[in-house]
Formats: sequence, structure tokens, C-alpha cells
Amino acid sequence: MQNDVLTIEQVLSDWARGAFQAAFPDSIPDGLSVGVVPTADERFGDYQCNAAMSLAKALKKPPREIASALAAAARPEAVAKAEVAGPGFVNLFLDPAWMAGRLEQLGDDPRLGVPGPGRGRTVVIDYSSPNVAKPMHIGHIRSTVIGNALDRLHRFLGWRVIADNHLGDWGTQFGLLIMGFRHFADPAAYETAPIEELERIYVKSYERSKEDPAWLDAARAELVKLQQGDPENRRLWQSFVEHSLREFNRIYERLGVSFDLVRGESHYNDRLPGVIERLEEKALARESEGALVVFLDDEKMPVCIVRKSDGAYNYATTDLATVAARAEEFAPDAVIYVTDERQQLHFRQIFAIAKKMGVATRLVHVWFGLMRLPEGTFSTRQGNVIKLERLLDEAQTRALAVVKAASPEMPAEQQGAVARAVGIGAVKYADLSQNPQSLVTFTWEKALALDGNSAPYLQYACARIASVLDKYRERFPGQDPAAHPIRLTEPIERRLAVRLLRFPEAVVHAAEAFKPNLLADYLYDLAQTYSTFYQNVPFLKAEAGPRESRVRLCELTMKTLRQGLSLLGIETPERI
RNA sequence: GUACCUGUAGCUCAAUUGGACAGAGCAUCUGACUACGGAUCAGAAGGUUGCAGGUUCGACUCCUGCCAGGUACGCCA
Repeated sequence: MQNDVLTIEQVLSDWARGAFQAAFPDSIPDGLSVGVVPTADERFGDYQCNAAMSLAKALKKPPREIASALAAAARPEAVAKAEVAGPGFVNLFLDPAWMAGRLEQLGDDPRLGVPGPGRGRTVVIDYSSPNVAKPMHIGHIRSTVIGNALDRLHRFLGWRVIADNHLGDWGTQFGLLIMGFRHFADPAAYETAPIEELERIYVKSYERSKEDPAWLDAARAELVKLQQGDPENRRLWQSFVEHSLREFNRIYERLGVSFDLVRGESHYNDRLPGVIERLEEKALARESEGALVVFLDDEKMPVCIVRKSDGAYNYATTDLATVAARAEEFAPDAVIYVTDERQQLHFRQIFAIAKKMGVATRLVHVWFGLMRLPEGTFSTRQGNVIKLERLLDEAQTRALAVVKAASPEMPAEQQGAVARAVGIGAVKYADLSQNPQSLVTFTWEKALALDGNSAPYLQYACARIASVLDKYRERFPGQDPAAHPIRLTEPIERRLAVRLLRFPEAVVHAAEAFKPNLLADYLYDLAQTYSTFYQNVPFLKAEAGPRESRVRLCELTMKTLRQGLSLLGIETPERI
């Protein structure tokens, strides 16, 4: 299983395409997808090809006749039966013996059959990206958790991933922050809880600026000094960044998130004038109302300001400089931005301008819906923000209560570790299991769910399997299940097997669509199927032979769940 | 005003991107020999997919028009 690994779906799709081409040479339209998809209902087989219906027009033949050509063609060994159904579906049934053989191979494959389409390719993923001097709140979890899952997925698929935390470290707020720090800072508080202190300072300074124009002017002057490289302001700014990062890192550590690069907006500061020059050279930007703007009429988008009338640059300029810098330094095949929906227009503009400037890299904006509270949007001003750390604390506390109740004999230290994995896993999974683009309303109940479609359900399934495997070794010492073949006899075994074989497809689809929820859905379905199997088919009590075959299915299920959850950034303790 | 997004079971969400009878979880109700871990399983009930048209073999999905909510729209990021 090396470079040319394909998913079953890909193998069958290739086969269908080839069979149609052989049957109807030169008459298959180019753009038409002639693939195979998994069936929704197992009565219709394991995979189905729906192409005959869409080919009917082009070929001027009845769809069932076209479908028959595929059903009659020589089949790959994986397919036991191909039959035409309904208006022209071709239902494909996998061969149980072939499936068993394939499962045995997967047991020896650390990649569980997942291909490596990303090999030799590079992707930059820009995610999390909190603002310096502001606490991370529950709104930040989506970018961090979704971005991290995309990061892990791409890495596993062979990509060279550069995870870049593009900190908001260069805004107008720093003038106010510097003024505030000089006048109101409490050094002790700054050391123990820097972000809280910076936030307090900022709010105070901001309020002062509203009633005192001289204060605002002074803040502006400090900002200019900072941007011109004044050593004292520079030192303060550096300190704000470092202290903020210290707190961010504490959260990242709890979440199991790490970056290859942590480059804030300031990193691209020196390149801003160059961006403007290039825009002017290419006659893309022009003066309007004192500012320098790029018109995007052809793209049917509003103008984009790249230099303000006071001569200062804004975030559009920074993002353009960032794209250019990344393209030069890493020559990536794609750059992925994970931010909330509010930045859709912004990135559409940036991507359009970057293209005009000659950046050929594929640029993708993976946006997600805003996090809201039941009573509406939250904002610092309304004072209803929920800090991310509090959410994580709460999750662990609730998980710990459950662990203590369920496993009172477990050592306290282990209970703590389990509670951490379960609590953090629940929070992450709550986000990863739904379509990123849907708007989410935050509720404690949902974020911390421990049953149903949740991380703990999946973790529980893993722990139960681990326990089964232990018991097997206890009761049948020295026996190796792998010495016995896998046999799929019970219907539920076959159902479980089909799902195990589909893991590679789930991983590939989740990455291609930038939707971790596709993988989460798959894992939940797998775990549910396993639970049914577990509850209804005896294995340790079965006779030798079926017993080992079933133990092997258990083991493979555990590996798949573990691998899948790990791609979502969720841990699976041996015992929970 | 313009653009983008969302609207699916009482609630929270899926639906392989145009496929077969729209699926899960929560909540509700009924069951499961101390079971290989009950954080589980088996089952019941729950739907005019916001509304109205259209496209076609076939629509939650695509097009048009409404309704409701969200977000963004020249000097904040």
C-alpha cells in the first residue's frame, strides 16, 4: 500500500468510467461525472452508479439499457454482484470474501488504507489568529478547533502543512493600549493575569479617549511612534505580545494545538509599501477621496481600500503582503484561511486582487458561522463574553464528576487525566460534528454533551474495545487472533466491515470539502454500528474461529476510531 | 438599498453536492437473562424540508419571486 493507494470509491469509479467508455466509445460527454457513490440504504448494495440516467440524453438510449452495459461488464474482484434497479441505477455489492481479505490487510497498515494524495504538496493553513491583549473567548474556539482538524487531516494525507497563527498584533488599538499602560497599569496584575490587565487598561483608556480629545491625540501620537520604530513603544508592544502569547499557549496546550509559525500582522509591516508599489505599477490601484483604492467592478464587488487618506495602511494591505510573502517563501499549492463568516467579502476581495497581482496560488477561505448566545450576539461591550478558559474548566469539571461516579475505584490522578480528555474532547467534538458554516448558538448543555452524538460516546466505545482485548488476552493467553482469518457471517459483521473499509473515503472527503464534520459523522456511525455488533453478537463467548475473527474486527474498529479521533484532535484514553 | 449566508421532527443537527422511502442525537413512551464495561442496546412516536412557482426521469439540493433571521458593504481589524 504505497503511492497508488486508492479508496474503494475511486477504484469503482474508475472501473465504471472505463466500462462506459468501452461500451459507448467517443460518446461520453467530458464534464459528466461517471462515478460511484456509497448507497444510502444497504438494500441497494454498497455502492451505486447513477450515471446511466444522466447519460441517457447524450447517448439517446434508454437509461436501463445503458445501465445494463455496466452491469454486464467484467467486474473488479471486489464486486460480487452488479444489478440494474429502478430507472437506471446500478447497484454494486461487495464480495464478503474480498472484504475479509482487505480488512486483514488494513490490520497491518498503520494508515488503515488511507491514500496520500498530498505527497509532494504544500499547504499553508492560517487559523486561530486571536488578537493580542484580548482574551480568547468561546468565539475563538471554532477557528482553532476546525483549523487544527484541517491541519491534522492534511498532514495525514501527506501534505506538507504550515500551520500559521496570524496574530492580530498590529492595530490602532495599540496607541490606546500604550497610553493606558503608562497611566493605569498594575504591574503585579500584569504579571499574574496579563490579558485581563491589558483588557482592563484598554477599556479604561478607550473610555478616557471618548471624553478627552487630548488623550485620543496622545494615543494617536503613540501609535505613530510605535509604527516608526520608537524603541520605548516598541519594547512595550513586544511585552504585550509576549504576555498575551503566554496565555494563548496555555490554552493551546490544553487543546493540543500547535503551530509551525506564529507570525502576527506586524511581521509583514516592512512589505506594505512594496505592495502599494506593485499595485500602482500594475495600475490596479488609484486615488479616490484621498485614499488609495482598488476598484473591483468586474468582479461585482465594492472597492477595497489599500491605503487610508492619512497615509496609513490597513488590514487589506497586510493581507495582500501576507499572501505574497507566503507564496514566495513556501511556494504552497494552497493557502487556507479559517475565519468567521464576517470576513467573506474581505477575502473575496483579497483573493481577487492577489490574482490580479499575479499570485497563482489556490486561495481558500474556509468560513464558519458566528457563535451566538441564546440571547443574541455577544460582545465585550455587553459584557456577556464567555472566556474560553472558563468553558474548558467547566467541561473538565463536569467530566470529572461523571468519571468519579462511573469509575470510583480509579486513582484520582487517572480520573483527572480522563476528565481532561473527555471534557476537552466533548467541547471540540461539539464544534467539529456540525457543518462549519452553520451558525451556532452556544449552550452549555450542547457544548458539554456527554451522551448521544458526542466525543465521550466514541471514547467510551474505544475504552470498551480495549477492555475486550484485555479480557481476550487474559482468557486465551498466548493466542494470536491474527492467526485466524476474518469471516463475515452475521449481517451486522458485514455492516461493520463495510464501514471499516470506508474510513479512507471519509478522511479524503472531509479534507477535500474542508468539513471535519464529515469525518465526525463517519466515526459516529461506525461507533454506533460497533455498539450494535457488540451488544448482539457474542465474541469472547463464541467458539474458536469466529471468536478470533470478531476480536480482529474489534481491534480494527478501535484503531479506526482512534485514528479518526486523533485527526479531529481528540484523545482516546485506554479506560474512561 | 446591494451582496453573501441560514431556514429540515418539540429542541440541536445530518443528508455522500441532482438520486431510490429525508436520517441521527436530545427530550417523551415501551422493553433488554448481573452484561465481553448499562456513558450501552432493541423498539415506538415524531416531517407538506419557511412560502409560491419553475427546470427534469428524479429537487432539501439548481433557477425566479416573496417571508423571516444573520452578516458584510471607502478609510476598525
